[in-house]
Amino acid sequence: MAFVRSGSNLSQIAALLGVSAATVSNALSGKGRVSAELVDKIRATAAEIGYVPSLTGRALRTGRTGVLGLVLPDIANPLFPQIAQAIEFAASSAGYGVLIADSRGSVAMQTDAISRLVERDVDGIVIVPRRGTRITDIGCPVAVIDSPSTPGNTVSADHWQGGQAVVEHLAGLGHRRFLLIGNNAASNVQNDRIGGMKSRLPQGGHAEVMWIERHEAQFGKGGLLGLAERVADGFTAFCAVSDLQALRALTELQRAGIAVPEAASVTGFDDLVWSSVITPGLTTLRMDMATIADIAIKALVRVIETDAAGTAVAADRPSVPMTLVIRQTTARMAASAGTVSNSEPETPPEGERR
Amino acid sequence: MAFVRSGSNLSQIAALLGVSAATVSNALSGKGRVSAELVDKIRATAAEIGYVPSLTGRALRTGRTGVLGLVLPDIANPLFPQIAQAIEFAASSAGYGVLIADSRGSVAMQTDAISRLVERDVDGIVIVPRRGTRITDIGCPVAVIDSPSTPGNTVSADHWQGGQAVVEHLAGLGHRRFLLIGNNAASNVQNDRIGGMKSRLPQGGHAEVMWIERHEAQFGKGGLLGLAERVADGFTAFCAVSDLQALRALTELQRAGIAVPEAASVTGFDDLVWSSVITPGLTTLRMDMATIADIAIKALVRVIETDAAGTAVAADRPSVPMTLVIRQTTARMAASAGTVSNSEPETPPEGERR
DNA sequence: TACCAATGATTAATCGTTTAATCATTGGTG
DNA sequence: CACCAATGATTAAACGATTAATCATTGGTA
Repeated sequence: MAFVRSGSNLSQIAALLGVSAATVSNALSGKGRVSAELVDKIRATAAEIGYVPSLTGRALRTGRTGVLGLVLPDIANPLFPQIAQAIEFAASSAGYGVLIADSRGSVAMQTDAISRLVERDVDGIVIVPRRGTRITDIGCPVAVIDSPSTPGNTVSADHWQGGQAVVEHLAGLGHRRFLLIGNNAASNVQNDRIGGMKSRLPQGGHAEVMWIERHEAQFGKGGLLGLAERVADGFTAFCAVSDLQALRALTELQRAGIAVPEAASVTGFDDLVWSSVITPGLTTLRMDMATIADIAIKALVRVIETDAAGTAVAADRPSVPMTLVIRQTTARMAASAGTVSNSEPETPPEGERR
Repeated sequence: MAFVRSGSNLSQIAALLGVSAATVSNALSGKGRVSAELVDKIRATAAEIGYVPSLTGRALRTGRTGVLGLVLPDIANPLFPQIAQAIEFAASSAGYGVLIADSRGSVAMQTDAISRLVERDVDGIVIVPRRGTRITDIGCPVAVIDSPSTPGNTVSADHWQGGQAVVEHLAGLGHRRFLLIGNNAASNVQNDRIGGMKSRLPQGGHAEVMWIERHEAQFGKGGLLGLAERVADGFTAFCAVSDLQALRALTELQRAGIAVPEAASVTGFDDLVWSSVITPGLTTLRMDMATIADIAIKALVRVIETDAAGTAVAADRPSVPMTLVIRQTTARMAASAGTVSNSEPETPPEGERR
């Protein structure tokens, strides 16, 4: 239980056994030529005095710090915990530490954050880019987690497929009029999700997209989204690109006295922490962050450890499917709902985008 | 914009100017005796070739890595983003990097996480301990962010005062019967919050505590908390120790057709990201994480830079007040509500605990 | 003139590890 | 017997910065 940095080093072990430090190093790393018995003795004494190699010393010599940087668009993002946890786990399993850097939303700070990491000699960087930004060459290996449709993306969830799964689920429950709720139209992730949803509209289905930032720019921040009126218009399915927006929709509907899921269904994305504890429980899509992180880290480590000069990191599997988590906010459409006057079949289902 | 580690070092600058590396080091750090003009020249060339000191080299020599560790009870905690962001900002302002370590909830992993950090030679650690655990001496300076009532706490929000503010606010609105909703009774933070609430009950006020984990152990996870029945019992104020529980309460009440805030008021804690976007907006308490992080980092850095051997880090100001954010889930009690039969004044307000 | 202090710079050791180059010993082979 | 290869270990040079100790020069003072 003694965490204390024992101050022990190679030469100490060497002195104890009357051998050279180089031999100790070789023995422990299994690299040079050391007799089996000596290796055993060295291992034993190392364990005995609680030797822990100095990563700093090693870093200076090898030029590798064993540390990866993690840059997030905005740490305040509620998805951040999932990502950070998964990355930290994958990284430390691979023997790397994780240095965080917050870019606080702004592009300038993202640049700043990256250079802070590089100055600290990280061996590589995992970056979840700010929407709309493109990662330029930064002189060290970079794995990008964004969306499959982003150029330069290393690995990410299959947001498009997730969108498809949502609409398929709802269409199967009889829904025909969908309000797709996004936040910002510049986000690759959000566009993929919405694109996927649109691509699976059922026969005679109709979808409309509402971008919250655009809405708020017009009507002010934090107000109502006017969803009750949409229900009156015949919309029965409200599909948000994130659980945050889904929650906003759900509470707004509840407050307006519209029963969920009886009168309207609501879905989100990401399975954020609260989604399972609210009433009714939110139907949402979960990404397999553990797998994504694993792929990202593996790809990054491969590039690092093969000294590949180029900074483009590619993974064998660039996208990981999302899984639908069905809870209580989605249900078969009530016989009465949705069959309002204007049930025109004028909107053809959109074609597949890929 | 060139992030590339230029490979430049002290000797390179030295060679360029025909001086010794030591002089360059002295000039840049302002430590030895170097003539003003030479300092200028050295600074100029350093800037010109884009010299960035190798933190690794420096670390090896000085024994200080310039990196702090951040240990969180469970990264998945929705409060984590706020904490991490604030700590990262404060640390990087002080010239330190932040290495994260997730303890994934378990005590064993918390120990593990700490030793991983120590092995990486962090100069100090900021730890938000798992509830119920006590941080033992770990051989490097540690700042603990927990609650003022925790022994060994360095700095934290004044949860007790936050609790007081909640109840004062609600009492001012006429509420008398409070249901205090906690999650786990072993948490210092939660106990402080609840203690503060109890300490400010108005004349004739009544408070009851409900621990969710206990409730779920009995009735199963994820079910209803039976809040509608509590409303029938005359409770009008539902005060959760976290926005997560408040959200759970709010949606459960809404779903049961109980109007918030007309028929019941709900409050949370922490001002989590969704609290401002839900309908109605959640009244909650915000902690000033920026200040808390600043104090924690300053205290930690002071210990580190004075080489104080002892690992007990004390701050000048151990607790930071929380601020009440009033939104729409709290309102003056309806004339009809709460005046049910059993309005006995039998419960005396609890005394101050400190 | 001789001595001293202040100034400005250099030397060299050090932090702990890795690793190429070297050396010594041994047994085997032509 | 001489030569070679294999084996097991050592030496010494890095990596890049910091810093105590040292040295050289200058100007001032007794």
